[in-house]
Amino acid sequence: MSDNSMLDKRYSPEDIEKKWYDFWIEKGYFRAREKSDAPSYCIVIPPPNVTGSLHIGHALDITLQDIMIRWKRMSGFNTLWLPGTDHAGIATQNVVEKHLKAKGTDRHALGREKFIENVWEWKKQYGGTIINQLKSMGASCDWSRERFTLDEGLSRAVREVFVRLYEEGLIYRGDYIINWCPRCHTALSDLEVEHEDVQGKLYYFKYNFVNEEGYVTVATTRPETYLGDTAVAVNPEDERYKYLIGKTVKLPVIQREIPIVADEFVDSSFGTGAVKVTPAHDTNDFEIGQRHNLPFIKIMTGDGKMSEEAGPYRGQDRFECRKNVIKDLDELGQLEKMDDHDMSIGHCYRCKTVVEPYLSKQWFVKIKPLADEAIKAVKDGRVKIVPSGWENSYFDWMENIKDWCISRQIWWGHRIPVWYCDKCEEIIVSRDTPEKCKCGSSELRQDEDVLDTWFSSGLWPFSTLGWPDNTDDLKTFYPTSVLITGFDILFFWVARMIMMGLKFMKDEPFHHVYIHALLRDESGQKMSKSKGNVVDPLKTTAEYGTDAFRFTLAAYAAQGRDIKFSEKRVEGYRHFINKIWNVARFISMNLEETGFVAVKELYSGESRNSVTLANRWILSRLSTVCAEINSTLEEYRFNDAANTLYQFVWHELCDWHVEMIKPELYGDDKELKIAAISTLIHVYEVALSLLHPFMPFITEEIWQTLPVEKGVDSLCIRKYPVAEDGIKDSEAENKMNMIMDVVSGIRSIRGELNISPSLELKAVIRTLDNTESILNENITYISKLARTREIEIGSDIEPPKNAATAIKPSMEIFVPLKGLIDFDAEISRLGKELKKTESNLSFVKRKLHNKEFIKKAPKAVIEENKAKYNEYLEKLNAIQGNIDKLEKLGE
RNA sequence: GGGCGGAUAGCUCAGUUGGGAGAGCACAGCCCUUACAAGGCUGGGGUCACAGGUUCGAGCCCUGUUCCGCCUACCA
Repeated sequence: MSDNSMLDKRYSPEDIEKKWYDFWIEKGYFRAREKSDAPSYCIVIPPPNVTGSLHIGHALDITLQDIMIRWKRMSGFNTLWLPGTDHAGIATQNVVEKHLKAKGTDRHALGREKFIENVWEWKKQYGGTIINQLKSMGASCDWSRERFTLDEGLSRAVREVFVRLYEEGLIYRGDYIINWCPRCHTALSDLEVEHEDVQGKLYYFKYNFVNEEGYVTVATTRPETYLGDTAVAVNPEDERYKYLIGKTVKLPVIQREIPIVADEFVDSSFGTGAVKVTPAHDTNDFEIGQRHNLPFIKIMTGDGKMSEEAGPYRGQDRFECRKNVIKDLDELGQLEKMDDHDMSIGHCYRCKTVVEPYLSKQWFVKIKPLADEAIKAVKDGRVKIVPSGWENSYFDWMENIKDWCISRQIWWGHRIPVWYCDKCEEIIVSRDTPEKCKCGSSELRQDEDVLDTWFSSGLWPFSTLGWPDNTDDLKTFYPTSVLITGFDILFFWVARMIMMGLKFMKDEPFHHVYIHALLRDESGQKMSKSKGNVVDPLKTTAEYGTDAFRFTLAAYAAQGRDIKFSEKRVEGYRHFINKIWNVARFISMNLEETGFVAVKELYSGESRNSVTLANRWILSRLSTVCAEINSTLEEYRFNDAANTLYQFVWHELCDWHVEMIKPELYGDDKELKIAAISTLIHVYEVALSLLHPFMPFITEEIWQTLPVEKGVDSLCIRKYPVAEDGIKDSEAENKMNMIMDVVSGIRSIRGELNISPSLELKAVIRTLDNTESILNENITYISKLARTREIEIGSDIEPPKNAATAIKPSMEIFVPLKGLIDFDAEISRLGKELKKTESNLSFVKRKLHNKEFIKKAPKAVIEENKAKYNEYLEKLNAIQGNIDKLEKLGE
């Protein structure tokens, strides 16, 4: 047979991927229907940052979501995968600011309006990047519904939510200590602070009493804050310090006099048991300050420099000031000592600057009432988190949640819908921009701040569907089906969506949350640009093809914590892609003049006789695989699904089935030929369909060339295969297992005794029970796969004298090797086998002799062991017999 | 401080109701057998981290220990 396939020898993804993606889009196959009789299936995409570009984490997210969406679409659901991007307030503003800096200007020079125009420009220019990259991954999103968190519609949702929460008293404004990033010049929520453990120092300062001898020693990790101290606190129960309460001490250098107060918060066992209190620069001190009516002195400005209140240190950077304070107090003899001290320091999650606890006026969401509902929803199973281990973290965080600081002192984002009247101090919170105050004044100032980015993304599952209007989309697709994301944004985003969805839709935003692992580099390190260990998905797909990359990610997606990503594995799955490709070539080479029929016809009437064992077997296996893929996907076991398909296609379909039908294809029996090729095409077509959600491009490319009755013009809308009744054929599977035993037995002898593959062997098989006829019926398979020229089969056959042997449960296989055999090699080979069998036997024997086992183990297990015992025993005897014979011959 | 996860073949990892452990890669041997050398066949390789316990039986369940990783927290 010549290489007359119309397909190239190797699969090259480049042009093919774009071709089919454009085709799907043009046909509108990814578009959801607003109304449909079909059940809905909806996923909202975790919106990537609009200025971002695709990293490997997105790639995993996208792949898993696309697998689910394509699977459900093929399974007949009205599917919606809703795409979009996030304005990503601080992140985007930082990017644009960096850009401005390079141009020698900054946002303050531009002014607010101009700056925002600049960001929109930036968005226009780069916002499409990530979207195009998602498309290149094959994402089957409904692009007609693409949204952006700063869209008009979504902005309306944001204002609606803000106003409603305010009206219910769940949003308030006040002066509190918040996390402040001196570089980004904004407040951060607790979540936006990353803690890092460092080896720091604990400094002990002596504060002298006023008007009497003596001092009290306080300890601090941030010496510069002493400039803002307005008290020293001790625990009221602390016997050592009772006498101090009510006394006054004087701060070194700046000479401020401050009282010593009693507060139960103080832990007597830590440090000296006396605490310096800096109400404007520490969360706890803030509360102590409130309880004792202490002054709040802000010694720092928003950019991390010392303020006017810092006396001689004013204008100094906070860390420079720290050094100077230590030096000065040491010189004055007020530094008693310094100890090493382990502590954790908070950094801004966007720019990594050390954050400062900072007193300022901010907006907050009173979160407890929302959190309570969100806890209930998970507890009673309305929202199911997969894997369920994450529920603990979720509850832990939710139960200890603190009010959410939602105002940010940046410009890019949803501006807070609050206006202040300069005349009468009225505060107006409104959905629309008000023109006048109640007092008649039109001099209204809108709040300068914008909302936390996560405030708008928290509304994503319903704001994107048209809320606050009661749209068809909302009715059809809310609650959505599943949310797929990494655990890094479980609190940031997932928890807040659950709270907001329950609050405003009175219904959970999604039934399932599937949390996948995070991708790390080969050595387990977090991927980061600064480490230079980032795997660029675009480079990977360019080199190996998108399908291979997607399949790798799916195969990696076991339900663990992290994934060590290795390009080698992608390479391995590219081989798999190529294997699949070559089946297509094989088919096209064999199809020529034979033609083919639908498999259903083969199974009906007389044609059934043309269905040989190999064909019945693969159809049976296929039906099992169909069932498995559907059930593993239902349970989000992507890796199991991927492995099952890999195993089936490569090792069952290619290694066994294709090899077995070759004699049928190359023979003269036309009926057999048609049956073989028809079955192969059928199985292959179904396999491609099963694989399509994982590797959409190559499967579509090949599927289009298959000459089967299709009914539809794209694989992406073909019905997803399910296990059909009546195809499962355990008789065929049992027979096939025997054939496989014979073949692998002979191959094993050949391999281990180093007999050339080109040498055709003679085999003698002594059978048990009914196996004789089964083997005889299928003798062509054996001779083809084991490369034998002559096979003798019988139940009462006399074993040849000098032969290599393989013992299987229902037969003994002999390969006479007159003139070829290396007796020692065969004896040692059998010796190994003997040893293995001996240890197996003694294990089972011990079990069966154990009275407790017989008494307590389930019957089925006992029977199983008894059967094994017999099997091992027979095998042992057979092997021993053969060894004896060979030894005799060798003498 | 609290919580969670991991420790299984040389490497990366599966192992879903407890019944003597699997894959991929790597390695070794033989083969360009007419879909595929990005391939085929064969093979070697594991006290399932350690110590106890429950059980007739433990990689799996319980307790403790060690090492790694992550999340979380207001001990100045």
